[in-house]
Amino acid sequence: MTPAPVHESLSQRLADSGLRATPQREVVYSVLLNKRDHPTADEVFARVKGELPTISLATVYNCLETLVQCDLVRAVNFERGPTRYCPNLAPHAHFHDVQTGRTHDVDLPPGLLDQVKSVLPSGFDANSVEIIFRGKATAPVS
Amino acid sequence: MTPAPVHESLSQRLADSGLRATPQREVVYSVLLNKRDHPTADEVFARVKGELPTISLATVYNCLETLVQCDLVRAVNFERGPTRYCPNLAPHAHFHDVQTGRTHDVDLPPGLLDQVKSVLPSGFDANSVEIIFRGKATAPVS
DNA sequence: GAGTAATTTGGAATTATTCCAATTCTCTCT
DNA sequence: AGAGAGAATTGGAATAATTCCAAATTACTC
Repeated sequence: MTPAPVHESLSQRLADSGLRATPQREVVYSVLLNKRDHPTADEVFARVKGELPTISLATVYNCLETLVQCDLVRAVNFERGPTRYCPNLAPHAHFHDVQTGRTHDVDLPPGLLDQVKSVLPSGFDANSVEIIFRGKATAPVS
Repeated sequence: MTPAPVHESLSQRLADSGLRATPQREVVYSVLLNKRDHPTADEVFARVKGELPTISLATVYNCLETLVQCDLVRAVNFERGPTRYCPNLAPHAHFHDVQTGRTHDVDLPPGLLDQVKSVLPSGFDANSVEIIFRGKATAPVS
């Protein structure tokens, strides 16, 4: 059981893109991995300040953008409002609980995304599919 | 072949919600029906000014919000950027062409949305599903 | 035709994000 | 180790999208 070499994969990915592994990038990434509640940039900023009190909001935006570029993080947008960030790389949908405002990841059975893609008429070539549910979670979920 | 009594259904829906049919609301709605290219509030504003030169942007926002409340229009958000508005009431997905930036409606076979909903684990009760494709349209589409 | 409530309006305020120029950091080369 | 070059960070200003607000206008009821 390897202890999840977070920094390894991060610095690896960054290097692949010719970028540097900085403390700011590492902490931003670890904050996302640590609490997977789809935080906004502001929320990430607040959490990162615990470890790097002098980090700036601009840097948080820069780091998040970098992580998205490296495909380590997904930027999620539904409804007007700040962009939220999600470190879950597995194919999944989002369930937006209209009562609590919280967003939950929903794992998808393999093949579902391809199946959905197959409804596209010819002339449309999708390289990604995003699925967003809205409703309420009737049972308490993590 | 009835000539689509736009005002009828609009004032009907508004009345159902205890709201008034105003020229501003009618023109905003007709502008959406007229060119279904998912315009932003600013774009709607520009188009409406042709008919109502003194309308304000705040009113356009108000009218759009009202139409969304009455379920005559869907507000669409993917990626940071202004909200877009869609008068298509039939169940459909959106295809976002990353090259042109345009968004196309994609009709969905009946039952697909329910089928997608059926992957939700117990504890999640969705009353809407949104599907967004991203890619390029290989053939020119309206 | 007066009273009441809904709606519109313009401008100010807010929110989220991006831009920018100056500084700091890191890596490489010697 | 030190200089130089490029990358990254920083704070503050600027921008974009939207909302808020209070005053003016409009429409409906009696």
